[in-house]
Amino acid sequence: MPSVAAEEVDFGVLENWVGFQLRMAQSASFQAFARLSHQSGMRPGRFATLYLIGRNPGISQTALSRANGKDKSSLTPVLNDLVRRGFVHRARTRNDRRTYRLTLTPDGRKLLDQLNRCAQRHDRNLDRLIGRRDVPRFLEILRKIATEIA
Amino acid sequence: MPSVAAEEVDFGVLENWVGFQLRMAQSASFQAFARLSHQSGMRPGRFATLYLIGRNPGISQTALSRANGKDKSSLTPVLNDLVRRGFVHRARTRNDRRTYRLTLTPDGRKLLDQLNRCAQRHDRNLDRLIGRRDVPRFLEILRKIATEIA
DNA sequence: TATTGTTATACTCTATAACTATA
DNA sequence: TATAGTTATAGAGTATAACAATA
Repeated sequence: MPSVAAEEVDFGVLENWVGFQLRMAQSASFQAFARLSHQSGMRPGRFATLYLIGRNPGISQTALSRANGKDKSSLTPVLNDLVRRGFVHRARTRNDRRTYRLTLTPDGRKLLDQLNRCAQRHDRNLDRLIGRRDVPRFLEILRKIATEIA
Repeated sequence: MPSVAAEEVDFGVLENWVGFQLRMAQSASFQAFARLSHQSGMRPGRFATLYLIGRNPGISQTALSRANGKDKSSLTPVLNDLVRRGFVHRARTRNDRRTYRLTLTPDGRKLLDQLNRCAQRHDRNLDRLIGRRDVPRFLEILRKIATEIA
C-alpha cells in the first residue's frame, strides 16, 4: 500500500479543486472502512448490497441494481457469491416466474449486523473529524452534489 | 406480489452516513467530469497524471505514483500509453540511471490545457452547488478526511 | 543491500450484447 | 414484443511478487 506522503511534489491548484479533494477523501474513507470490515471477509460494495436487501426484503435484482446505480449484469456474480455463502436467499415469485425475491438468511442478518457495527464505528470516526456541528451541512452538500451535479 | 420499484427503495440510515454519501457524491462528480472531458479521449484519472507531470517537470515515476496514492506498477501501463500517444516524454537521468525524468511534450501541454478548461468548468459547477461561502470549509473537511482518517 | 522501474499475474468493479425463459 | 436474469466478454483500475539494472 502506497504511503500518503508526497514529498516535495507541487499539487498546484489541484489542492483547491473540490473534484480532486472529493476523490482523495472518498478513497481514504473507503480504505478505512475496508480495513474495519476486513475481518468479515466483506468489502464496502457488498455492504450496501446486503443492507438494501435487509431493508427491502423481497426486492428484485433489477430494482436492487437500479437502487445503487449499477447494471443488473454487475449484480449476478455478487449475488451468486452471497447465495453460495449462505447470506442471501433467492426465491422465484409465483405470479411472475421471471423475477426473484431476495431476502437475507439468518447468517446474512448476522453478517449485516457485524458490518453495521463497522459502519457505525467508521462513521463515528468521520463525524469526529468533521466536527459534530458541521456534519449536517456537510451531508447536505454531499447529497446535493450526488443528485444535482450536471 | 410486485417487486419493489427503484423509486420506492428504502435507503434507511444509509442516507445519513457520511461514508455512503461521500461515495455517491464522488461517483456523480467523477461521471460529470468524465462527460466533460470525454472529447479529449481522457478519463479523470489521466488528468491528475498529466497535471502532476506538467506541474513537476522531471518528476520520477515513483514520486508520481506516491503523489496520487497508487503503486508504481499501476503507473507503468498508463505512462506507456501516454508516451505512445506522444503526450509525455520519458528520459533517463544522468546521475542516477535507474530513474526517468517525466515531462510533457507540446501535445501533452495542449491536452492538459484542454483538460484544465474542463476541470475549471466542472469545479465552477461544484462551487455553485456548494455555495461560495461554504467552499473553503467544505474543502478543509475533505482534506482532513483524506489525510487523517484512521 | 536498497531502489527504480518492468513484467507477470490476478482480482474487483463495471459495462454491453446476446441469450433464455417467461410474460 | 417486452422484461428478468444469466452468460460471455472486455476494459479500466488496482495490487503483489519477482525480476533486471543500477546505486
